[in-house]
Amino acid sequence: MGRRKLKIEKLECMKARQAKYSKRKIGLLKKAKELSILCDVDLALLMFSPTGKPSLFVGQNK
Amino acid sequence: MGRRKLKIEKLECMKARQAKYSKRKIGLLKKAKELSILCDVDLALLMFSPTGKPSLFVGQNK
DNA sequence: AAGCCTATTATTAGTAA
DNA sequence: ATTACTAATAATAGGCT
Repeated sequence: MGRRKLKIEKLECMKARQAKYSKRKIGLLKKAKELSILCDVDLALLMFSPTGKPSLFVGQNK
Repeated sequence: MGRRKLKIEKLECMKARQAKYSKRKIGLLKKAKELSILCDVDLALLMFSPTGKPSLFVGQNK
């Protein structure tokens, strides 16, 4: 999706990696949350930004 | 996306939860893999199906 | 580095097998 | 539970700020 098709391979420019991460992280966290709610399942997602900052989502289903 | 907009709330029918999970799990795992490759980041995703079957993705970045 | 825009591609809701 | 179809919504690439 987007103006052009993007090849899934490591972005060589560090600035580009950081910018891409900040955009896609939002989408991934949203999708994880939606799945855990819709299907009422346990789910954990942990990731680190290119600069090492962590993001965590844990679906809280009992 | 899809024929109609779906409200993000727990699906009451167990069969529907299982069917929805089997579809969205694929998309979520794909997105997680793409992010880890594009941005060369460490990432872990663990989830359990409505019947308890686990799925795991770990981005192998050094 | 985070946020708006929008053309374009990607995901998926509903359905059937 | 998984696969295929496909109309329709959602995510996002590239650009600008």
